[in-house]
Parts: sequence; C-alpha cells; structure tokens
Amino acid sequence: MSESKYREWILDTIDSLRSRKARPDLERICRMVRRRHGSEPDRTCAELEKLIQEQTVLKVNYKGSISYRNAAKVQRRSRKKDDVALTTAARRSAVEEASHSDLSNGDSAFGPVDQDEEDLEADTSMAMDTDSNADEEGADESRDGQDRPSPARTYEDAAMNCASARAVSAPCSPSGNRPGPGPSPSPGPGCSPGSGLDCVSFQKAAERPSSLPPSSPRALAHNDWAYHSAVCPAERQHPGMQRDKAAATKPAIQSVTTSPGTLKNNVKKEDGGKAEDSGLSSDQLVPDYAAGLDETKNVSDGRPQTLSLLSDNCTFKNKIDISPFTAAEDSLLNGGKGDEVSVKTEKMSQNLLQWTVADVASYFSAAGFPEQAVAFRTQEIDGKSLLLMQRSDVLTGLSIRLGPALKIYERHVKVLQRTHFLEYEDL
DNA sequence: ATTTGCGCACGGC
DNA sequence: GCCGTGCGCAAAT
Repeated sequence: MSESKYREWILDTIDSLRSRKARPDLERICRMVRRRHGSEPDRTCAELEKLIQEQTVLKVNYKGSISYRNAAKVQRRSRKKDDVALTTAARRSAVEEASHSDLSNGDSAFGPVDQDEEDLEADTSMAMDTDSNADEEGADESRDGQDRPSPARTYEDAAMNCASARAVSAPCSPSGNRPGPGPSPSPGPGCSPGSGLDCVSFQKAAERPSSLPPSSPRALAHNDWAYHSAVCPAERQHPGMQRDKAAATKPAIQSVTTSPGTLKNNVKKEDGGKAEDSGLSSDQLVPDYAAGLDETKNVSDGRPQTLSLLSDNCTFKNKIDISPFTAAEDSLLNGGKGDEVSVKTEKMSQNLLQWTVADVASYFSAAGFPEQAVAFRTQEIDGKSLLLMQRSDVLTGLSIRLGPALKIYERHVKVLQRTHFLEYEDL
C-alpha cells in the first residue's frame, strides 16, 4: 500500500515539477514529497528507486544532470498527440492511471536530451556509474535497513545517502575508471544519484551503430550512456527477463530469434508507426548500472548489428524481446546448461507462481506496456493471479484500452499461462 | 525562506 | 516551425 501511495506521490511530484518547469531531480522530488506528504526523503528516495526499477519512473541524464521522468508520459509521447484515436481510448486508461498520477494531459515528456558535453564526466560519473550493481532490489529494499546514523539530515543528505550508499557498494564505471565522486560528498545539484538503477535506453541507443566499441570507455562515456545503458534494469530481476544474462550466454537465440513478432509488433503499432526506435528518445538514459555489468558488455560486443537494432536492449522498452516464448525457450533450450543461466531461467519460468505484483508489472512494463502495467499493479495481479486470468479479465477487468489489452492477453498472458501449464503439467 | 510561475534559449525532430 | 526541457529570475506565499 504504501508503495502505491508513494508511486502516486512521486509521479505526481514529477509531473508537478515539470509543469512548473523545474527540473525533477532527486532533491526537488524529495523536498516536494516531504512537504506535501511528510515523507522522509530517504524513504522517498528509496521508493523512487523502486519505481525506477519498475520503470514507472525513468532516470535520465539531461543536460548534464539527472532528471526523472514519468514513464507513462514519456511513452505516450512517442505517439504524440497525433493519434487521436489513441488519445480517446487512452483517456480511459488514463483515468485509471490518473489515480496515480495525473497524466491527464497527454503531453508527454521526455524530450531530447543530450548529454554530450564532455564535462559530463563529472556529472556523468555520478550519474552513470554509480550504478550500483544494483544488486538489485535487495539493495533497494534494504535501504530501510541501512539506517543511517545521523538523525537529522537534509534532503540532500538523505538523497545522497541513499544514493551513495548504493553507489558505494557498487562502483561500477563504464570503463573501469570509476567516477571519482562516487560516494563522495555532494556532487552537486541533485545529489549524486548514484542510485542506481535505471536506465532505459531509447532511440538513440538503438540507432547507434553497433560499431561503437563498447569497450572503449570514452566512447561510452560520452555518447553513450544510452548505449551502455543498454543494460536494462528491469530485467535484472524480473522473472521474465533474465535474459540479459542469458543473452551473454546465448545471444543469438535471444535477441534475434526471439519472437520478433511478438513484442515488436506491439511496439510498433503502439508507437504509431514510429517503429522501433521511436519509442522514446533516448537521450538520456542514465545507465547506471549498465556500466557495471560485464554481461552487458558481452552482450553488446557479441552482437552484431542486428542486435544493436533490436537490442540495445535494454531497450526493451520498445523492442525487447520479452516475449514469454523466449523465456520458455530459454529454459527449455538451456535445459541444464550453464548453471546460472539454467537456474535463472528455470526459476523464472517456474516461478510464474512466485512472481510478485511488482514482477508482473515490471514484466508488462518491459514488454512495452508500461501504462497497462500500472493496471496490473493496481489490481494487484501477481503470478498466480496472472495464471488465473481469463481473456475477459484482461480485456475488461483492468480497465485498459482494448488494443493493448488484446495484445497483452494474446501475446503474453495466454502464452505465459500456456507455457507454464505445459511445463509443469508435463513435468 | 521557500515555493511557484514562466520567459526564454536550446536542441531534437 | 513545433515541442519538450529546464535555467534563471521575479512574484507569491
């Protein structure tokens, strides 16, 4: 509960800051949430990170500083207002979403960003590297656990604390050179969000020529947050998407093979024809943890262009291959191959039953349905519930637009259910 | 002192 | 030219 409450508060705050033309950075967000709802900055910070992981909120580097975006709005932008049709329909979903945030206006947000300046290094470092390996949620959730000694701190402190704490633990830098400022004091305006997680990559990333040598730090450093950022966050922990790791192992199957039709189509259509990259602009994604993972590198390196197109994966927002098939396939294919991989895969598929509400939401969000993911969350659909869902539940029970609902049901829910039952019943 | 409003420049389409 | 973004400063609280 508090979770959704925070989601609402944070998204609201971000929207509010945006409308006020103020940069929605960590500091402002924490402050506003505190002022409006009395929430502790730490807590806000932690919740924000969770949202980032779920991709409800996107952390981006814009003009050299960290900014946060309401993912729902961002995405929407891709289709712009042109789609009248959608708009109309969207409205409905908007309503539900509205509950958490007011996206009432269709504007979206996310614009262009550029992070090229070299000075970024400083900023960059904080933004990007801090990535915390993120050890995933553990870290985040634990945030509560990490009690900090100082009783009274300022927002910044708080923010920093959370951020830095995590950052410290995971100093990853893209190229190995760690950002000096990692845990250091305050990086500046937004406290170093090293927080880490986030990243989502967008168009640019996609467009980027695969040629880029990921290995070269510099290269990444500047243009590429996005590129690097390719590592998507979400999957790190998502049940559905462990593919990252898997990717490293078996790239080919993964991205390429994956059912291209599945998500991609969805995405495309949804985007209004913009097609793949269009999803969002990329500019900015903060790659936080992207940098850190080795796998990432492998992935990108290993894959040739094709991949870059599809993948860059993290992109999964737009194109990712999150299709359930893949997941299933992976597990089947892998059988008992790599330990980690197999384990993970296994876990994932088998654990549809164990997916939490957040897992489900993340899955759909990553599959290109962030708005609808909210509905799943709102309805508290976890793995078990998902298995029990019927077509009508998806089409009408979630109050989401029919188009996406159909796609979600046919391409994901149904497939996940089928896969699950096939595997489990047979075995 | 803090919050809010917003003109304006910037950069990406 | 349009649009999203956010700095920087003034006004409001």
